[in-house]
Amino acid sequence: MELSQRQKRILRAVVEEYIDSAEPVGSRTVRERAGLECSPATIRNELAELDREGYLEQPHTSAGRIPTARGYRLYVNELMRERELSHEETEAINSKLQGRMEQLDRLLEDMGHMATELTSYPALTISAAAAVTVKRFDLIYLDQNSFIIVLLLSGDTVKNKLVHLPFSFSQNTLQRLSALFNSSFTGIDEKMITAELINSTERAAGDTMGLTSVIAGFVIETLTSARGGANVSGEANLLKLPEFKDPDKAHRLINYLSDASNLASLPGGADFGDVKVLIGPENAALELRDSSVVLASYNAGDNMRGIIGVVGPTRMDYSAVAAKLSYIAGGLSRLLAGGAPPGGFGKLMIKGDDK
Amino acid sequence: MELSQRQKRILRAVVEEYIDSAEPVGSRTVRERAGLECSPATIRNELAELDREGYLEQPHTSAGRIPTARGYRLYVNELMRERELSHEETEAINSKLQGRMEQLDRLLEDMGHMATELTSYPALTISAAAAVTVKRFDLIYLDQNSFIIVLLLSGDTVKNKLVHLPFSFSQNTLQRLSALFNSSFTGIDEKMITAELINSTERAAGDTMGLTSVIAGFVIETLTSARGGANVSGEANLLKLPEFKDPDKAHRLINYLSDASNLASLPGGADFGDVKVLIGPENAALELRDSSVVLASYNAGDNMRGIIGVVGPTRMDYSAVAAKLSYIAGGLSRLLAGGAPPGGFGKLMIKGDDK
DNA sequence: CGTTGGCACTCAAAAGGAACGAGTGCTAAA
DNA sequence: TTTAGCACTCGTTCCTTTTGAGTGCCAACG
Repeated sequence: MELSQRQKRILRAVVEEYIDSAEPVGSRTVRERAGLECSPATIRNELAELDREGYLEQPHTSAGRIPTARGYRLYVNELMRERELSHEETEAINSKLQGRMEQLDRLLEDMGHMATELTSYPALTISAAAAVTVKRFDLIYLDQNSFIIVLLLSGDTVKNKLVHLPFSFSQNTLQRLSALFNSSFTGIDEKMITAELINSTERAAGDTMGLTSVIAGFVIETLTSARGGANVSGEANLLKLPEFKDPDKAHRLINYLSDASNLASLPGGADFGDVKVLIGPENAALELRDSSVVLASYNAGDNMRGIIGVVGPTRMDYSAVAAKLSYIAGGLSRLLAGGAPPGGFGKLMIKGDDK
Repeated sequence: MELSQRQKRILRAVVEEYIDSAEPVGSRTVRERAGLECSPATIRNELAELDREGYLEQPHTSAGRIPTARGYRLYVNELMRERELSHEETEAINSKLQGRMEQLDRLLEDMGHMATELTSYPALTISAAAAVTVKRFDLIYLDQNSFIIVLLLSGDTVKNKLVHLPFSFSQNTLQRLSALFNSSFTGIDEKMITAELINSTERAAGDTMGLTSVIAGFVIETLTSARGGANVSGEANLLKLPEFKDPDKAHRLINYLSDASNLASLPGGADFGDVKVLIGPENAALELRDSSVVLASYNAGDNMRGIIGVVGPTRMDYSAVAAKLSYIAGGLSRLLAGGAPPGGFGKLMIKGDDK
């Protein structure tokens, strides 16, 4: 059944009032908030109807109404007004993005903090690449027992490792290995590094000391771990919310969030624009069932796709949060896609990374 | 006034009982816990005495006694029994330390988690080097617009950065710069990199494009940021404790901890062995005034010195916590001092780092 | 003199209960 | 369809009472 215009206004009023106050809202309050001319009694009838339809519920008989997940969903899909960011907010975000030349994970951590600060909810960032490959391979000879491995990966991140060995080798050997790796280990993803490939490289290099497998091991480890990472910040903000006045409840959610591996399974896709909203029971994870998650995805170029989002109570100012995340994600996309950030770089264009 | 033997036994009983139960402890309980033969009335007299001397206090008339900071201090200094680690505990720590070839900050993060897991209190790690220098300098030419800077630092960590420039340069220029930096920027600490040094290098390289200052900027940034870092984990564990059932109190402390810069000011030194205990008001920071902090310091070779510690309520099992931290710090020292970890490495001795 | 049993006292926490009031549903009239 | 009126519900607040763990003190005892 389609809701009447008035019912929608009432639903909106209930949701918005509840977002502000965290208290069940009654007929009188709705009347004022929605600016309706009719009497509280009329509103009560409508509220009863919305209750019957599953958009609202009462914590107990004779309390005001609070929105159900279904109510929030309708609100988010149809009733929510687009929230404009204030000048201060866009400025804050821009200035953080400007002149950035940090490595990717630092940048994301910083953006997470930004999101926490703007929304006052815990923020999470996830970055993931479909497949990572090595673009360029170098071995730096230090002395007869040590060398540095330097990998340039697709996505233009650089990884390295210092290796000390208990036996010695010549600079020549290293150069030969470096060339071999450069030709056979570049451009392929980690699944294509097989035992045969390693063996044949070892034979070709005439390596009898196991150098090849040390290096190959690092390459595999790097490709595997470079594929994604999650990061959470601002968990303590939950404690300010009335819905988490029970320390146990807060503890469970914070614990869940602090295990980054949980977050990897957050769904992609988007509800509108590049933002996705998951309301209470719509979440797959039990621990999130009475919280909401708002996610925005950004584009990091070269197969890389990331998510930045916040977690909060179902009573959340969805429009404001969505607008802020969307703006941040947009900024990130522009910055990472290789172009200049909003304000433009100065004379130099540096896209650095030292991980 | 010196306490009698019996008073000490009673004080110990009160402290240990309170550590377990978090409830004020009464005369009857003390009698059992301390295994004393006398009657509760006698104990009450002694308790009153300890109260007068400032070792114990009552939350209100006619409740049991709880230890004051002074009481805990006496306990820690004189009464505490050395706690032996169980086989499982040492095993857990050893296996985490064994075969480690990660970069330093990962290793510390991991040890923080270990400490949290073993003590169930939030853990913090701080690493600091008196001075960091560059040991070796390399530029890897990629194409006419890009190159990678690779720095090997004292302490054997490697840092790198990928640089794209909007103008082109030759492989030759890079080689010349690489040699120049290798001779004039190695072995000096960041304060010695002056504008004159940069200018003279620029002239010597015949660099008119500003390459030198980009590279020098990275060196300075790296040396500055490599000097120290703090890390906190497991904050959520506080929420399980009865003393933090007030979300506000928990929030304040967690917030304090999450700002890493606060931690830098934690005092060094040690009470006994390599462990330092700060009880309640002994802490400088207001936010820590009714919590306790236990710190163990480890040696990371090459001017590097670090701290690993936990934060918890004043009612904390100091002996167990101190033993665990001390063991972890010992393991870290041995691992980082360049030797093999407790279990020994396998065939290879790899001390890696890819930061 | 240190120790002990006894006893009156204290006080936080738990349990009970009355009054309140915000908000409802329902009915009957406009 | 809307509205005023009214009885009813039920969580919240505030007050009182009860309970019980624990104390301090005293008088008696070895």
